[in-house]
Amino acid sequence: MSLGHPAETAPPPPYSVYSESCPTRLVLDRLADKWVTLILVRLAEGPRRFNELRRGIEGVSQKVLSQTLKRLERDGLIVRRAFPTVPVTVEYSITPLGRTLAETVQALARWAEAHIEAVMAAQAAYDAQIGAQASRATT
Amino acid sequence: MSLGHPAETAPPPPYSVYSESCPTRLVLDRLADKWVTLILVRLAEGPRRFNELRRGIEGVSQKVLSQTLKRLERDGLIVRRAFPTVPVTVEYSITPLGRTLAETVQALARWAEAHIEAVMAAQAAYDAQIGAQASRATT
DNA sequence: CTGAATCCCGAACGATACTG
DNA sequence: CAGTATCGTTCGGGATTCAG
Repeated sequence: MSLGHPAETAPPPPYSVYSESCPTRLVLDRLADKWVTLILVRLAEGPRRFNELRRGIEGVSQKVLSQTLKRLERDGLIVRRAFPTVPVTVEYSITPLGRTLAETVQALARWAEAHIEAVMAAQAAYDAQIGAQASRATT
Repeated sequence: MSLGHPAETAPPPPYSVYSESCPTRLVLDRLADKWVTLILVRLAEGPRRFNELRRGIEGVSQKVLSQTLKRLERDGLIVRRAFPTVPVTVEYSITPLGRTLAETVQALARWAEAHIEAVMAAQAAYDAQIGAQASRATT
């Protein structure tokens, strides 16, 4: 029992997002993308076609949407299915893994919508304070 | 009753992260930052000094950390306190508002640490598939 | 319709040096 | 210790064009 087959119950790897070399950093960096959150939440609602997504997410360019979808597919978070119609039809849908993440990022979007006013108020107060300091400095 | 004072019970503003012009986009964009998540979670653990944060978050440069902290302070998510010691001591701490967000982003970090292996497996499978397609194309 | 490829610019970042 | 300032560089991302 002391040596040999080390697989089975390997010690839980000490993944930490605070280690620069930790692969979890890659995941966080992936999520640190303007569009990933929006795409995941959209696809969590149901399958979408390319231009359907594009229209539903204002401001995203075709290039960036394409790139982002490809990365998400590579990460196993979404699935791409092409139908040999004319013209070709492509449908994106979320995977079970992606769905678990979508629920988390959805909370982020909800937080943003819920606390936006508090944030904007804080910004206004901060800017006013800075403005006061600036004029005091020039006086 | 038909016209006049429209204030009181204004219709709930239809904030949506999917509208390009919606201010919630700004918040999402702010969160879409490699370091914001890490900083917020760190400060949720307790107050930290500047270089303490810097050391605790591998890979962040002093410049970027400074910028990010300033933005977070402006958003009302963290508070900066300077003590007139020699040399000067600065302490950053999280606000109640920031704490509500920290709990959400903490879920993200936990997701990353929990599902990193599934993601890496998906990436490997995807890359193998692409490699197969590539060699098939050249054949 | 769904992308891939190209060009191009501004924002962001790292490194360094300097200040209080 | 806790930043700010400047510089040089990289890189993401928008607009456009081409292809299956």
